[in-house]
Amino acid sequence: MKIDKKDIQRAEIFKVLSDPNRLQMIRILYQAHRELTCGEVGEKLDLSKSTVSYHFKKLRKVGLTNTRKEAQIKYLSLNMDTFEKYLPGFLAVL
Amino acid sequence: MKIDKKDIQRAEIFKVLSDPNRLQMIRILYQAHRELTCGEVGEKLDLSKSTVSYHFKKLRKVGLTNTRKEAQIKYLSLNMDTFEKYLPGFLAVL
DNA sequence: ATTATAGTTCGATAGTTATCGAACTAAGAA
DNA sequence: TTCTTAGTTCGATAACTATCGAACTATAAT
Repeated sequence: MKIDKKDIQRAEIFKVLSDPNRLQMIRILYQAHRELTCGEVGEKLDLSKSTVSYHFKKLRKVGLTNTRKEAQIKYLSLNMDTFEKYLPGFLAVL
Repeated sequence: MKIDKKDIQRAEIFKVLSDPNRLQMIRILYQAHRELTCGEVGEKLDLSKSTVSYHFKKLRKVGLTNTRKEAQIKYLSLNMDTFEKYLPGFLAVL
């Protein structure tokens, strides 16, 4: 049996979720009930800003987050559609 | 903020799910509606038996599967409790 | 006792990941 | 123009991953 293309995409999402820091970022965004800047999230996690940027890029790349840029500030939020499609019910138990 | 212990466990599960072959194994087990042997699953995936054994060990280790051994044959099945706890609704959209 | 079947473990390898600080870019403030 | 703020990109590094074949263990069959 050949590997399903859909499974590759799914696996990509799981790979992004397979890091404790990224999971925490997601929880922070989920509980904030508003957009947050990279800096705000990074501050809470005790990671260098380059590392935070690295993680945010990964989240963005698989469509788990949305980005809105205003001047030099970047606002992050969860992309609910992706969670609903691939992981319905997940955020509720996070 | 320190990393949550629960997130580490969660991340472990996602790491195991972040491989297309393992996702396919899960789907095969889910759709079979019965226990399957390592050989049966391995056959469908065109992987060496050592590789299949490696993957099954990982699935077992994080509690995603159950194992029942009868003579030299090992029967695999999904551990629904784990899916329900960490990924409710996931199997339904798989 | 030999052979066959089902699965595990080992060693090697090639590829990927998370992390940091340093250097960079972009935009606004003084 | 110079300075500050927010974030990105670039090495470098240490750790981990998936894969295979070969050698192994355990059980059953001849």
